[in-house]
Amino acid sequence: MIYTIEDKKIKVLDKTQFNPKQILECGQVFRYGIDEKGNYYVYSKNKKATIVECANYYEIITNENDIPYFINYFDLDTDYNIIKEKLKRNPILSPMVDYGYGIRILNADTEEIIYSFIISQNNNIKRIQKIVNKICEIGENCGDYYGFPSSDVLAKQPLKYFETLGAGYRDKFLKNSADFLITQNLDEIKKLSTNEIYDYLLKLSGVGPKVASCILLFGFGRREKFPVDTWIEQVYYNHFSSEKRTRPAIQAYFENEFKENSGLAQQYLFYYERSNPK
DNA sequence: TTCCAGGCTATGT
DNA sequence: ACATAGCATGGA
Repeated sequence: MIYTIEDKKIKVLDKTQFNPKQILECGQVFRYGIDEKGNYYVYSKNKKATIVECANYYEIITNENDIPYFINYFDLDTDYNIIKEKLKRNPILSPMVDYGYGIRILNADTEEIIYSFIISQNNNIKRIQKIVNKICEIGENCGDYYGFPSSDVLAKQPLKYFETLGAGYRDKFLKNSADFLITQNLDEIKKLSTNEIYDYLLKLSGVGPKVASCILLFGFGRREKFPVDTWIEQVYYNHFSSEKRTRPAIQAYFENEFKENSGLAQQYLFYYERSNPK
């Protein structure tokens, strides 16, 4: 166990496998920041957590009722040091694991992940964050912040609304996907196999192989997926191989190499390459 | 000005 | 099944 609950707060005891900067800045979620005291905070759906660094541990501060949610959100019942040792058998990945030692895969809200990654295609992270935060203006008022709106709320909006987000041509993808998702029961979809969910997600407007892989990894907890974007393509050619491959072939190459931990491996590569661009 | 960003859709072969 | 032009927006 790497955490305890004391004083109605989660206390993360192992700093070698939990680092808020690395967790939040490796591109798996988009609604986070640093407050006036220098602490990282993150929103998920209608919930908020603030992470305070102490000498030998981190405190996760949230509503008492949301403690179980954030234990699952930060995947605190998984010992990442065991997985890291396994991944470090790959000599190229090994130093990148050391670089992003505190990364964890978050169990984020499925719908929020779907819309966020539809926005992400052919886009940059700064602008994705801006658009995702703007969507929350029609979400639930949670006091000093707003939640991410449900598909029900989004589907009620006309296309005109989506055009005001600054999402460019993706506005229609968001509208079409919202209209589709209100007819669906995602809890049933979550019971399907990874390949079945993959085929299902490809039916969504604006969702292709890369976005579907991100949704599976971050929104459905399918850690065997390895999304390939421009950054991963760069890491592949800069560090792993000069053999020319298509993106689906690069994905297959890495998923075969890292198996059930492909998603975490992908995050180490992504974080490393974005921090050390050529 | 041109290029690029967590790529996908539509339209060819 | 595979290849590629076009795509909204904004920052470098």
